[in-house]
Amino acid sequence: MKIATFNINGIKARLPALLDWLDEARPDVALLQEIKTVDAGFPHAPFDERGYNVETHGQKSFNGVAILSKRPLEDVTRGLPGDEEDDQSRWIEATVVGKRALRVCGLYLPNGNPAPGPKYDYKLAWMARLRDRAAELLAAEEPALMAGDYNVIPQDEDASRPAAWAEDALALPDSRAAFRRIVNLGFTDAFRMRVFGPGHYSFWDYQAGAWSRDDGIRIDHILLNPQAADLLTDCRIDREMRGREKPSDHVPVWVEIDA
DNA sequence: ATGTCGGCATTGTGCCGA
Repeated sequence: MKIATFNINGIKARLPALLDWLDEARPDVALLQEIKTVDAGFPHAPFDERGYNVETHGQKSFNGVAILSKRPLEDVTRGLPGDEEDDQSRWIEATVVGKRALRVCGLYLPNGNPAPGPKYDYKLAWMARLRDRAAELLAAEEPALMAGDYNVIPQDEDASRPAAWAEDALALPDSRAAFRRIVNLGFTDAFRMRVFGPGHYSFWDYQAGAWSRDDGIRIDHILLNPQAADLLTDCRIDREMRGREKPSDHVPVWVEIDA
């Protein structure tokens, strides 16, 4: 089963590029971030035609996450637990019924800039809630993954120019520590199970010719609990998507899971 | 070199968020 994460930066602007990618990459499940629309504004027909079930958790203008799945989705829940006051749409999860059940969580972690400040406080608080949910997914001892735009550069090797990000909310020590605390519960960064070393990115800014200079960062991650990690057979980044017409600033990252 | 997008409120363009 092929499961991908893709921050599309607006479903309306990205529909042609997204459909082309779906037709070529043919993921069984696609976890989308930054759909930037309310649920009613998310198109269904083009996905129905391709055999995808659609579940969304949108909001007006900003954020918003969705799951596309060729297999049935069960027990869909929306919103990261732990704060009734949080009205930002950044989390959706569902159980995908395949050879065996797999719990998939799609997330759009807060950017956190400028740091320090209230946005950075919100990022760290959100990550603490994410850790709590991650601990529950471990305790369940069933295959589960959390995939999305984490807005965290885990290590210097995950940035083309690490010094340029040193003071940024994506790379500050507290951000990295919060990410590590989640991984250290017992999760596996799927990409780093397959590929080592620098030069592998999932985001290139629209500004300053970042793509043409390959000035990228790796911030889109797929974390696997042990039961899912045992089933991992592949993980890759669809880098070439960044060079297409009207691209997102992120590219898809995907895993192949024997489930 | 504060350099580009997407969405929104709004009809020409500036703001926000990234």
